[in-house]
Amino acid sequence: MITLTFPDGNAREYQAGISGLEVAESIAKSLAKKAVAWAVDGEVLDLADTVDRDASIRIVTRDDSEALELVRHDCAHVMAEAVQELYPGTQVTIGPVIENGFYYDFHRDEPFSLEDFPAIEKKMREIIQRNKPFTKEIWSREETKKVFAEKGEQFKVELVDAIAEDQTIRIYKQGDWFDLCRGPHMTSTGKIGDAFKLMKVAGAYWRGDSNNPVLTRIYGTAWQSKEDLDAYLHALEEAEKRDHRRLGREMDLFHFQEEAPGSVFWHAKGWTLFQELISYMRRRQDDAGYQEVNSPDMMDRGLWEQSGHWEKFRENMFTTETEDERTFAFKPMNCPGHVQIFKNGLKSYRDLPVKLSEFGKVHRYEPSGALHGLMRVRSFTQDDAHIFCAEDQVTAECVKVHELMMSIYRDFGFDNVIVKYSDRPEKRVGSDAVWDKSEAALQHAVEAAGGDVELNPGEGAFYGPKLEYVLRDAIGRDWQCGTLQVDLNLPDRFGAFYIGNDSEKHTPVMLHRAMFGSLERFAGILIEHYAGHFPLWLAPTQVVVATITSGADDYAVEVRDHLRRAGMRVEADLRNEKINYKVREHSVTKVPVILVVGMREVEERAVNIRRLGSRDQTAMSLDEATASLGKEALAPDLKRRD
RNA sequence: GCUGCUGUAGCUCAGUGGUAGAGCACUCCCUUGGUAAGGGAGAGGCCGACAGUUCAAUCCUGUCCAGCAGCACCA
Repeated sequence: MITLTFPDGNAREYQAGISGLEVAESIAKSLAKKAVAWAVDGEVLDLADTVDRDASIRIVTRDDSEALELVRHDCAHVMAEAVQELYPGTQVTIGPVIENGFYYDFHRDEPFSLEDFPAIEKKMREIIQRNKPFTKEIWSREETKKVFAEKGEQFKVELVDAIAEDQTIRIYKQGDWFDLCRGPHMTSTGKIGDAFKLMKVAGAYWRGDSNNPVLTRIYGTAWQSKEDLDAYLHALEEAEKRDHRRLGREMDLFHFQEEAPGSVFWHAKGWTLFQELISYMRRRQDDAGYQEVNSPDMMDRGLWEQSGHWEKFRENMFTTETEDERTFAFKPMNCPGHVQIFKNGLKSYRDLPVKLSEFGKVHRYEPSGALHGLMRVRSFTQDDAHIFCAEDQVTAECVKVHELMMSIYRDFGFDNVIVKYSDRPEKRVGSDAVWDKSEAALQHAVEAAGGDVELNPGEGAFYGPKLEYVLRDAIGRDWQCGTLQVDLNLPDRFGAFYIGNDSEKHTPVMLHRAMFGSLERFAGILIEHYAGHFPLWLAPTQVVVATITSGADDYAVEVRDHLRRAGMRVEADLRNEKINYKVREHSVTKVPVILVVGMREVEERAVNIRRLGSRDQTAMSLDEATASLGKEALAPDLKRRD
């Protein structure tokens, strides 16, 4: 006999080998009817699966949160069946559940297109209607391979080979159709419901390797209810409205054009935002003891050979030949330049740590398919810095950087930053001993700083391990912004040293760090994060003074100039348009504050304040408004100084 | 870079084997109006680039460029 404990704490004895269905039946007929799976010690299993040990269990019904993943997975199987029924000869490969849905990769000579979706969806509904039970069978390795080989499913045969020796081969059937699958599944296709939709097709490499054949991937979304599906589709539409590429155009911040793929044409308004970010970061870094420098944009090939970039990073670099037949490369990173500055003049241990910062513009030849608005460009500005320190200072310096980093993100309202730790990649410079040291140092710093860190094995820079600070865009894509890297390699390659208190030469450790990362990317993230509704200190145009009649023109100009003298970015809108029109237009372009002035305000030397996103009107004297808006327009770090 | 899709006015998008249309924006006129579009008139396009097919190409075919989605890449 075994003891099964239920979620409410009650326990009951059962025969060993009892199935989920039997347990459900023992509780209530109605529960057995609703059950689609069960969870044993937190692991979701088929309802038909049995258990032969004491465990805490839970019967999962279709509407439980655990069932969402099952709905999606089942839906993927149904889609695969639908596709094979409609397009004979199509091979199936893998079909996992992902955030918000699922996909399935197919191999077929003719790729699928969006036009195929209605037919596939119709067939899926048909299969769901058939309501065939999902049943699991355990097959032998040889049998499985033979069956799939006979069906012409080469990819499945390969998958069987990839399954570890000690794993059983599980086959899930739904009617006549079956698939190699780890499970679990619900009890029948009918449980899926109709809250699903096929979303897009795309190519994807077999096993994620660009040397392998390209498969056609169909993405779908699936939910437990129609309401959830609609809510999701609506959220997608809303996210589209926050897309920084769209807002960039609507708000006149920047544009791109064919002649400069991956390079930004910053308009005056966007550049204001950009400069505001730099000013902020400059103050924060000054406060933290950094010294700002500037290094050349182009340097001789020899220097890049010495740094290792020529060998490890060549294909990403822009180069240029000159008349005297020298090859120069545009810097893809600032570090080599900063090492030159560190090396220039003798450094003592008393000088350490030396913290050199630069708002350096770097150029990288990114693959064309990777380019994406401001998020992934070929020339961008980094808030880069390199900290040269002694080995025993590494941990403390890393902790300082981490804390500064988090404090900066908080100023922009990012409270949940994902931090990833990446260790040595395959393509790297330096000995394993040096890597051991670097990785240990960074790990110590992570532990000292606290906080959650995800592991990202093999993803480090070619010269050192790194921490990545990841922010999420409106569409749910993650982008690395900040980074902190420990580097024992480059200083050595360049022969940088300092004189220790033992009068000997020592190689410094170099910490690479960027907090915004790329100013372009960070600006893009901010546009989406705020949906264009910038806080006052970042808004390109902070205030528009809008007149109701031309009789107020002179006063409006006076108000504008008054606020400008107080340090704000203000425009006056004196056009011959109705106030409705002006309010609408400046709301659409997301100006945070509109000051409406008519004859009443002229007489009282007042303004009428209207905030973006609100219909309220607040009357105030010009002096009061100037004082309060001026205060509000201060950057967060300056507010803290008051 | 790979797979698929897209490229027509500043923006969003119709459209046809015989060199093009709408709405918004823009310009001008009327209107001086109190918080998200007042009325009227007008101007605006080498139909992404280059080849090919054709009597004739924005439309068909090919190559290239750029963009979009995904994959791969991302110091």
